[in-house]
Amino acid sequence: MRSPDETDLAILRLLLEDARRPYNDIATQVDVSAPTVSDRVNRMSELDIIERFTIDLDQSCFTDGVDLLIDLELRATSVDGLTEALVAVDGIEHVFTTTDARVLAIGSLRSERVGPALLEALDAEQIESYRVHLLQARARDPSITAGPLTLNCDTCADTVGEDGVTVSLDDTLHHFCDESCQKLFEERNLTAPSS
Amino acid sequence: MRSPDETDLAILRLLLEDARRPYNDIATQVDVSAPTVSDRVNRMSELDIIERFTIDLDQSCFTDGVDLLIDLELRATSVDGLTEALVAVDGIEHVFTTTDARVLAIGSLRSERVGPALLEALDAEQIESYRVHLLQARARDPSITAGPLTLNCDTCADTVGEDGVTVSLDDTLHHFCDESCQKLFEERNLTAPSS
DNA sequence: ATTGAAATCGGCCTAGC
DNA sequence: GCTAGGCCGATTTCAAT
Repeated sequence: MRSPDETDLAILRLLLEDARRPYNDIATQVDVSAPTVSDRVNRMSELDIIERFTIDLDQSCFTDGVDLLIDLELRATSVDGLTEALVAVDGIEHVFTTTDARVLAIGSLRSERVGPALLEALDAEQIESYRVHLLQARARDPSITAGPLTLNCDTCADTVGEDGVTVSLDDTLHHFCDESCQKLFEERNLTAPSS
Repeated sequence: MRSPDETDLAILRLLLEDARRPYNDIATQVDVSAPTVSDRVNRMSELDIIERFTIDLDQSCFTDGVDLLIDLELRATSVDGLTEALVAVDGIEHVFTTTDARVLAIGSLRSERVGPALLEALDAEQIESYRVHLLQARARDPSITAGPLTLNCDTCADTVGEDGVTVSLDDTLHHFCDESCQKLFEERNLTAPSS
């Protein structure tokens, strides 16, 4: 199977800017035909390089609160699922967890809601301390770096080389370093493999 | 002019999940006609509530580096434009600046590139200190909070009420608390107003 | 209802065996 | 020389307005 290439990167850049651009326009700019663009976009969707088509919103329209940065230090308990639990809190938009048990949450909340919000998602004894900062500015740029586009093994998260295995399970393509990683993945996911 | 309402919020939620969903599907779910959905989406685009149609990518495919959190403390110099300068650095995806002169940058870089990257965007004397943390997990959820959808004054950033002014300048709609804010905006933006 | 875009299908070409 | 996979052109289907 062909690996993603420069043409794919160019398509992604154009879609990032405007996902409604007609395939014909993209086709002209990257110098292939419209059906080819379609094929490649589909393939990248299956490969989960493209996670979804979506919209960027002006977040400032949706809050009566103020942008905050919550800086949490945790006791050395389990951190699994904590990132997800926090981001599910209404108003929290980003959560970053570091390897040294710090958690940063960014979102728009009224400040009196911060404490209750944290307790919604966490056990009180997990929290060593937290500090709240006011945000002055934020910027986001999901740009594509110059580097190569790689696929990552669904089991061990390493980069999959040319000799990797790609199989189709439950409607998305999964890729693995080798058969042993594939085996592991299939064992962990109880649904019977389709191939 | 009609203010955005619950129907608009419902449309946005659906588009967030899948911006390629046909207007017909959306129309059924929010109980209006497809042309109405079209009109509302267009209006929200003009109002810049919808900033753009785009794609979400699996960032892990685009880096040979590792996810880092760079925690910068600045000397109390001017912070203007600094957020933008940092986010323009290749590999940096998010930048958050707090009111107490801390700057958090998140991105994928090889660690030996962190120092040079910062010096690309900042003057050395602006940096008080910085620490680099390894990221273990990250999550994002650009969800729409239950609260009201508000428009913000392009001059003073306050919420624009029912009595606000909305005018069309250079292809997007701008809204203002009142005529004085509109005047200020027009003076600052040298292009002649179209109305 | 009209217009235009996207998915589809069949044939072609190329690369790898 | 044969096969598999990618690419393209024409057509059909479907969505947007």
